Amino acid sequence: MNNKQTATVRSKSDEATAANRREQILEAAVIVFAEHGYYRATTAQVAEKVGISQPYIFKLFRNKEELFVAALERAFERIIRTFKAIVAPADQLLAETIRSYEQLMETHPNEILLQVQALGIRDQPILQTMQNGMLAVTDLVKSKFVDAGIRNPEVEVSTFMANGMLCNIAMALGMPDLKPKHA
Amino acid sequence: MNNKQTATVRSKSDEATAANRREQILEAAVIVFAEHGYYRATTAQVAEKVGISQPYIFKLFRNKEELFVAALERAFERIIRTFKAIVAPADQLLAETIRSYEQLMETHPNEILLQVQALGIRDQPILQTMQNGMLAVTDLVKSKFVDAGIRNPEVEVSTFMANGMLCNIAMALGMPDLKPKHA
DNA sequence: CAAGAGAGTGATTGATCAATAACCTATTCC
DNA sequence: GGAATAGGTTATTGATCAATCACTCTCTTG
Repeated sequence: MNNKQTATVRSKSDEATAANRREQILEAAVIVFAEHGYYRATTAQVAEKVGISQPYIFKLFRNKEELFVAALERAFERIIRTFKAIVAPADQLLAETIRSYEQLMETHPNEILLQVQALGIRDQPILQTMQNGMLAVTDLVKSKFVDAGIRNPEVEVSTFMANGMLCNIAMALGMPDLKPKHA
Repeated sequence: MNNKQTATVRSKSDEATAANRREQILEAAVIVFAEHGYYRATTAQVAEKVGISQPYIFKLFRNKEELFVAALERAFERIIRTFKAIVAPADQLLAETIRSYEQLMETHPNEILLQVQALGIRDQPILQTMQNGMLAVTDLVKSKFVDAGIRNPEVEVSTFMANGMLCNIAMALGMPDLKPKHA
């Protein structure tokens, strides 16, 4: 058995397929863009992190902008997935949502920083991705709050988003004291 | 009288002194940096707005980074000045502070956008300026709340900052619906 | 085994920009 | 009148980078 390989055992996820390379590039892109921002990050830095040549990135992504958009979408997808997975009684839903987000910030800080980086970008496709992402998150949380029968869902969602943003900014600026204080 | 001038009457503020030029450049820099971000904005764009040559900027500012820092400091100074000027009874202080900030966002949107642009920048002097600015604003508002005898000043300030940030982001992303909803 | 597809690279290019160098022009004032 | 001084300009340079081009290498398969 397993006679296709001689020395190394190669699992599906480290086979050098275009699809796997795309994933690796995206993962590296999140880190590099989060660290340096869209305009200062270079495709060469992303390539180096993956261990491929810089031009190869352009075989899998049309251009730098598309790479950034794909990375940003990946970040929003994780947030959406995380919030969708929350199950909690009405009186604990808000606390549980906050806890989930705090955990996400610990496990995937670069995806959060990527969004902070994207806040200032005026490039239309990137701006559109940000708007779609923010709207999707807001709507999802709101529907969860509504379904749970929480009073004033609009206000609660807004407050949640505001505190989340302050949290993001506190992290981006390295100012832990700026983090939201709860009563 | 006024025999120093023949045709045009030149007031002190449009005399071509280095100090006046510095001010004009700073004003243009706020706009250009707010619109395009630190890395994408060019010194040539700033120069064009002022109506001077690009190299002349470097006679008045050591480099691009120093220009950005000066523009950012100017933005924070206005916020501080605005908040310092507020006088209101305890039961109206929060509402009045919010109103002041909303007005500032209307009169000087570019100074707010500049700060959003600065959120992602990792350059040490710029980051330091952001940290100092955010801390100064937070401390000032807190001392106002404390002096007015507001309960839970820490929490109130934090909530105010969070909503302010959400407001900034709503503007930056062109998403008016994202603006904070108050109960 | 030839032909093609898939994965990947090295070399280069064309733009873009911050920053410098060298120079210009008017005014002041000894 | 000549020498600072202040306020500017033109031309240039040296880096940096996204993106393209022209290849190579290695399977697979009819």
